[in-house]
Amino acid sequence: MQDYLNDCILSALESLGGVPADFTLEFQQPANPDHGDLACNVAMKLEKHFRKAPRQIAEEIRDALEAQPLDPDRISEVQVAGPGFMNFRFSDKYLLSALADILEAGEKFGHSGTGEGKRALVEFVSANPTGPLTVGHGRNAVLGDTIANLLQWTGYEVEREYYFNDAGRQMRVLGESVRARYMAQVDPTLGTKEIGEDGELSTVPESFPEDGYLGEYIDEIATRLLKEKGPDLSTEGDADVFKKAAEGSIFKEIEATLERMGIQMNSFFNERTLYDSNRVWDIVEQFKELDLAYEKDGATWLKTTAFGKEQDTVLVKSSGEPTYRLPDIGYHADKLERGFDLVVDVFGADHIATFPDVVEGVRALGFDADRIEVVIYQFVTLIRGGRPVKMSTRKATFVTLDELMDEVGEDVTRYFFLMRSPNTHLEFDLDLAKEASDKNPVFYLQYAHARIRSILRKAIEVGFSHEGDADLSLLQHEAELNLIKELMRLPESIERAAAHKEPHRLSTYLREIAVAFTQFYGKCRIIGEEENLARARMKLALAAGQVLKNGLSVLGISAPEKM
RNA sequence: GCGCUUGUAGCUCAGUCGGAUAGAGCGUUGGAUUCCGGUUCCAAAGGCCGGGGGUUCGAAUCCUCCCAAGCGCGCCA
Repeated sequence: MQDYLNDCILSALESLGGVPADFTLEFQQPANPDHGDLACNVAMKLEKHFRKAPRQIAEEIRDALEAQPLDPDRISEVQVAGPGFMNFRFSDKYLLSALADILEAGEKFGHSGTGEGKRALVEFVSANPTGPLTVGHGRNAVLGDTIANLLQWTGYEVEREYYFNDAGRQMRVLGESVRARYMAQVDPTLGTKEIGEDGELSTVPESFPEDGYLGEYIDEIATRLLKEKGPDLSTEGDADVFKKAAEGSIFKEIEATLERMGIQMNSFFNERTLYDSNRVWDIVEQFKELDLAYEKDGATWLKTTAFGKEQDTVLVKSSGEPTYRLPDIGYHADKLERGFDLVVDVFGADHIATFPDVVEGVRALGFDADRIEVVIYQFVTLIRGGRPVKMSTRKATFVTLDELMDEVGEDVTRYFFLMRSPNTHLEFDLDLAKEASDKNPVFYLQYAHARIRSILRKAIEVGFSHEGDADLSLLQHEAELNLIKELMRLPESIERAAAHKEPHRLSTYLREIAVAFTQFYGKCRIIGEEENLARARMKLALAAGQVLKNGLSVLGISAPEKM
């Protein structure tokens, strides 16, 4: 439709003396229904070009359009309004054909082709296997997975990847934590000590690292290890055996948690690969050749000042161990080398200042870093009884993602992470999440879908059917036409959410669908109406159910038949 | 101190590429209902869009300064 109007207006403008070469038309959906279905601000934009009042320009364009004239099967009315807007109203016929399109597309409705032929890699979660996924990881996981879904619906071929590092200091500490617990289980007479800050002291085995992991899961891993391998594991030297055991066990748990949320990764990328292939060291050499790296105090520094930072940063420590920046640059270079047109990273707010170094580093190596898009999300606060729930990873008082799902369910968990813009702080109200009423937005959407399905079942019981053709032109009620207008926006809504990497835009839209449907439901009946009208309305209800279901499936949320 | 993010109704938040009278849910108040699912619907009240300045036909939106909150600022990741 927009393309059609675009062409019409451009040719009308041609007859009025042409437009600047780089001029493009802008359309928008007016907030106020009195302003039609599509508005164009062309006249205001061209005020200077024509040196005329916008209203006058708009009127001239309208006259030229009416002389052509516009296809009455698409546009029923053109209006000049306000400071010079041109408002177009869709004809009923156009709306009905749009409805027919929705029904025909069925579960495919909402797909579009903007990403056709392109490949995208979405990297998310990427938590090192040091413990169970927490609520914070949950927001990351759900955002990443949903962004991947959105991209798929716009035609991209998408891969989901999890990046991890099992060789760093964190993992060493993890292994030592397990070993200490193991040793204490083998010989309970071993001494203990207290670690932590004042008021938050924990009693741990003597050999427990100062910054060790305090979670109960560590003890459980030690117990299992003792049971399976016996008490004679070597506790001397590095804690490799314990680290491996912990890693395997924790990864298994992480994958189970992800699966429970409906998330399936395509690949797990181990940071070690970048060392095995010597990649990271090659990059250091390249940076040196580019005069972007130098040696100082025994370390290798990256000239981040060249990227606009205040200070240079260390790339390789004097110990010879790289900082995370180096493998991260290598990893992103690797992603781009794999030929992806779009590389999406999902990061928590704590990365906000550091990812630009990585992007600029990759760019300096000659890659097209514009293909990298970083989604930063702010932290999550759980609210219970109107108060924030205290969480600390160190003290192991965090709430795990599994616990959250146990409490409120998988659908609610996903929806709550998706209902707000990623870059605002999220308040996750547990009491609201558990409530099965209209106060709970997920419930409202699912309920709307269940009710549609119920109405259709009931209508079939009384002898109606939505099979075969129906005379859609019987749909003339304002609530019916309005519902169709909302329904046909699904593809655009998905595209927009995908383009901005903001799934909440789709959540917001689906809520509008549910509202438009309940308005229709309140004003138009099916059972008890004349059969042809009932059939037409069943078609409309079917389409509304389809749109809700498709939209929910993009969000990874179920659309129940009954509740 | 520096960087990034945020500041919109009592609360939680939407607000498209800069568009017309700034929206929704909750809460509050008042209504409706011979109900295809009352787990519903309708309506009202409620706003200096953090504050000042600027850009322009037009600003919640862009620029600038100030104020406030969050996150970060390590040879941690």
